[in-house]
Amino acid sequence: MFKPVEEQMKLLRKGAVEIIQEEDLIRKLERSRKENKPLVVKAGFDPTAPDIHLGHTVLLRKMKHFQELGHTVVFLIGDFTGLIGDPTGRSATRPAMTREEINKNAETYKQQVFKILDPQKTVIDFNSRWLGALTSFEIIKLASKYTVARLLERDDFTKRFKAGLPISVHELLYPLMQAYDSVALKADVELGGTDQKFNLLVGREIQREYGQEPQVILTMPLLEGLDGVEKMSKSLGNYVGINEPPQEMFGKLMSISDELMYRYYELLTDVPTDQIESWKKQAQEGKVNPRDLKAQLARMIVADFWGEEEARRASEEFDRIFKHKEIPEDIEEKVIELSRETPQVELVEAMFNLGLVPSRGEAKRLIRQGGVYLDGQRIESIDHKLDGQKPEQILKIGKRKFYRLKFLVK
RNA sequence: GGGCAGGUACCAAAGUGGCCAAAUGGGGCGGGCUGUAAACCCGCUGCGGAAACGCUUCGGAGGUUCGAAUCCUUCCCUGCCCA
Repeated sequence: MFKPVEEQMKLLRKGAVEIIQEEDLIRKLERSRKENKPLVVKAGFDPTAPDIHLGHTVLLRKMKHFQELGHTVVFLIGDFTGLIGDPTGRSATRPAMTREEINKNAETYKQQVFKILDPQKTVIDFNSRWLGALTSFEIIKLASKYTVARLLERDDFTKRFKAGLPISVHELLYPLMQAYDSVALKADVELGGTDQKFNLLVGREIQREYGQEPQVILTMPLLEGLDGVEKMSKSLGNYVGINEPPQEMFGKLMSISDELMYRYYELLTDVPTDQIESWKKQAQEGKVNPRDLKAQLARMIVADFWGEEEARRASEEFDRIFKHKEIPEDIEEKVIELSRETPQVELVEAMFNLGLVPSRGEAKRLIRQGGVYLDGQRIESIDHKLDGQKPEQILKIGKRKFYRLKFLVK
C-alpha cells in the first residue's frame, strides 16, 4: 500500500531545508510500511490570521506530499497557543477569542486550505482541546522538563535578552506548549518554516520526556514577500492572499523583482529546478525576456487557485492595462449623488467621501504630484470639480487604482 | 524593596523652555526612467485650509509659565544593577 521508502523520501526531500533526523524518518517510514500504518504528520497554524497567503502554501504543499504518500496529516489550529502569540517581541498577549470566532476562523481556514490539501485526508484539530484541559499542576510539570537556559537559546530570545528588551514569562511557555501538542498528537513528523526550528526541536525533547519517540522535524524555507526582503506576512503587507481575485494576484506577482521570481518558481510551482536554472541563464543572456517568465509564473500561480481560464483572463487583462495602457474590464463602481441646483462636487471632496483616500490632504497631495486622472486626463488643480453633466467618468489614482464614477443627480 | 537609565510620528532615532507638526534614516505613497523588475533621480508623508494660518500630537493625568516634547508633581510601562 505504501510506496517504497526511497521513493517517498525523494518526494519529501524536495524543497526541504532540513530534516532532523533523516535516518529517523527513514526508520519511521519503513516501520509504517511494514505495519501498513500511516505516519502522523503535524503542522500548526495561527488561528488569528485565517488569511492564508502564498507563504503558507509552501508548507501546505509539503503537507500535500505526505498526503499523496498516504500519511495522516493533522492541520492543527493553535487556538490555545494563539492566545499567547508566538513570541516576536512585538506582540503582547492577545485578547482571548471566543469559541465562535475560533470556529469561524476554522471554517475560513478549511475553505482556503482545501484549495491545496485533500479534505478527505486531512484531520483538523485544535490545541485548546488538550492545552485548555491542562491543570496548573500539569503545566508546572511540563515547565519543569525544560530549562530557562535552553529556552534562551532560541534566537529571538537571545537577541532580546542581550538587547535588554522585555521577554515575558508566557512567551517562554510558548515553545513548551507547542511541544506538548506533539505529545498529545503522538506526532511522528512536524512540519514548519525554518523560523520554527527551535520550537520543533523542543517538541522532540518534550516527547522524549513523556516517553514518546521523538518526532522528525522537517523545515521548509520561508517565502520572501513581494518586497523580496522580509518574509511574506500579512502585517507587513507584502503578501499575496490565496483568496485574492485573479487579477489582483497576477498584478502583485508581476511587481516582484526578477531575483524573487526564480525563488517563487522554486517554492510555489512544480517546475523542476533544472528548468528554472536554464531559464535564468537564458534571461541573463538576453534570450528570454524576464518579463515573460514572470508573466508565466503569475499565470501558473493564479491557475492553481482559480483555474486556467481565469489565469488566462487575468493575464490578458494585465496586458490591456499595462502594455496597452487601456482601462481594465471590470472597474469598481462608485456612485456620487449631486443635487440638481449645483450638480458639481470638488474632486478632493469626492475622493475623500468615497473612502478612496484617508484624508483630504492625501487627495490634494496625490493631485499635486500628478497621480490623479479623469478619463485619462491628468488633473492639474486641486480645485478641480467633478461635473455631473457627464454621467460616467473613469477615475484613476496612482498606477493601478481605477474607479468608475457614476453621478446621480436629484 | 533600593538605585540608575528610558517611554517622541508606521518603525528606528534626534530634540531637553519659544525659531518644533517636531532633524535624520528606513518604510510607505506619487512622479520620472523601465518590463507595474532591480538600480537610480525628483517630490510627498498629523488634520483642516488655495494660502496666511488654525487645530490636535511627543507614555497617562495634573501643575508652573505669556509660552512646554522640553521644567515640577503624580501615576503607568520597560530595561539594567543591588537585595
